[in-house]
Amino acid sequence: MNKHQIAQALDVMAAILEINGENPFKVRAYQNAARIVEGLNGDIASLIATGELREVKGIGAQLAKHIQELCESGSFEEYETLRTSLPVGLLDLLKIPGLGAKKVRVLWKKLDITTIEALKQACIDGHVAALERFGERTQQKILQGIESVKKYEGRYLFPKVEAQALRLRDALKSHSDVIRCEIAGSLRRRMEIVKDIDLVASTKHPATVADFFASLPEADALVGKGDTKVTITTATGVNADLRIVTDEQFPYALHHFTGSKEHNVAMRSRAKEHDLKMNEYGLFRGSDEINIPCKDEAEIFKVLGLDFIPPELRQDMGEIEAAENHALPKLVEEIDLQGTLHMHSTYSDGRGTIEEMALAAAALGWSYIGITDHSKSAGYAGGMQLTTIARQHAEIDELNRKLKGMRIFKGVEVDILADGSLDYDDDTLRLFDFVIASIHSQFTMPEAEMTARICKALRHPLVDILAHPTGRLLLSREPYAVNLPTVIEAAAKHRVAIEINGHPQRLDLDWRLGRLAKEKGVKTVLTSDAHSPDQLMNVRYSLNIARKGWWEKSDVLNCLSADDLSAYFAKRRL
DNA sequence: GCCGTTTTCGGCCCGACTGTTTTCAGTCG
Repeated sequence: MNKHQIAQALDVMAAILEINGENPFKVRAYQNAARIVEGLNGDIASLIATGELREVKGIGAQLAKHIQELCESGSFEEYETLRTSLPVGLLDLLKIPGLGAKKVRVLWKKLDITTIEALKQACIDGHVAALERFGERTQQKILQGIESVKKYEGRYLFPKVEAQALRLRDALKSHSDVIRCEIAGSLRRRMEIVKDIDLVASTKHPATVADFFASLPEADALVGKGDTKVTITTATGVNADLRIVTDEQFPYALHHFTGSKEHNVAMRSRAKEHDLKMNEYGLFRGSDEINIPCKDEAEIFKVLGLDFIPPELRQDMGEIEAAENHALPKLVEEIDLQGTLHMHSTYSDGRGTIEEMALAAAALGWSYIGITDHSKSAGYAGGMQLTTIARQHAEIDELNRKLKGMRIFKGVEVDILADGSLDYDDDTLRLFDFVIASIHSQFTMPEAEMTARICKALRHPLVDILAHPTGRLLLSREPYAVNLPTVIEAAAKHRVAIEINGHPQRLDLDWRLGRLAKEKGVKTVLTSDAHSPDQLMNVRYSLNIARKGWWEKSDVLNCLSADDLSAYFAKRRL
């Protein structure tokens, strides 16, 4: 089993234990382990072999043993026993909002319900409402929950939700009773996929603000409303939570609702070590709970002896330790970007001419672009034949003479063929200023074969950048099987940069691999993979992921000036 | 199941909201 599969098994294990009414801390230990395994750098098998896995905080003797067995044989005894004791489909019930382990167990034991379909029928027949501690309202809520699970699956790409969240935030900010209002939650942490919108507002008139939020035209339905929390379903189907606090409480609430949950748990443990209690309303000392006043998040961190941790890094993946040691990275910023590479024009499957792409980039304040149309085998995308390349380069030369303050690099996105060779011969590749290599066919190879295929391409002396290294399309296509640590190792050895593709469905390289790549000395490029001028903005999403991956300005090729980048490419050809 | 400079047992983050029941369990983040 690979890391992802092991993490999934541990999560399933946690769910089973929960339904069986096990010790909640044991459940958490498994959930925690799943998250840790998912975020491990390096090859899991070798981490087990060297005993390093056992050294990781949160992985004790028992879990290390289970993980080893999962890795080697795909299962472990306790897991098999428990899993087979539970009906298939029961765990799906946990996906329904409002249903947790306890209720699922009751439904199973009392009504023998083991699938979502059966649950739906039981609700319609009124059996669920008859159960102790369930009632009519719960039954209705379950039915609604089933519909929403089916309709939306409850996960959304970042851009779709971000736009909605900004509208809600701006509406709240425009209200005269709102003092401060910010987007919190996974959106603020710039996660690639988000489940809902979290907003925090401060005011002296909570009831007024709550009513205002619930009555916004964006609010399709009111899910819940209390003194300090309002939940609406927006027209796009995304739920939005508003938390209302006093202005004194705002920094603590903003931090709390920004999360991540794991970061918060770690922060509160740290507060406890300092004899403090931390919650969304403050940071309290002593038995009489005297609040330590903080005017913003930075002061909260300071009280706990930490540097300010940017929201993107709040994943409990080493940021607290780094903040303590003043070792946080100075994250790359939008203003650092001088240009971008990887985009398509009408010479392959892009909808904009090269000039239109260049002018759009100039409007964004950039001083260069790299045009990278597809290579000849990419028939699906109008890949360039040799005669086309000559025409394209003549046009770029002409534009470079004509356009002031904008340089166009001649690039190509060359297909990595099934055997790891490239789709143009070396003489053709040398016609370009730089070469991006990527996979667009034959996705279903075994992992070892795919990894070897990509590593062979990385060894090619004319390859400068590897694009979308896993080929994933978020919420629609799984990544192809590839051993990324091995690919990163090879990229480091051959000094090939790895792109962070800013297409909202790709965001590939994943931020979870960022630190590993960076530590190995691999550079990255923040790209849009734009197929039209307006898509150049996608670089913003690439930047989000770069920041989440701890990348700094000096790690990012398109933070170089046009001249320095030109020199960088030229030097690689020597 | 994990962890530990008050250490090998006894903790493990904390609070709001909902629905049900009438004092609180369950869920969620």
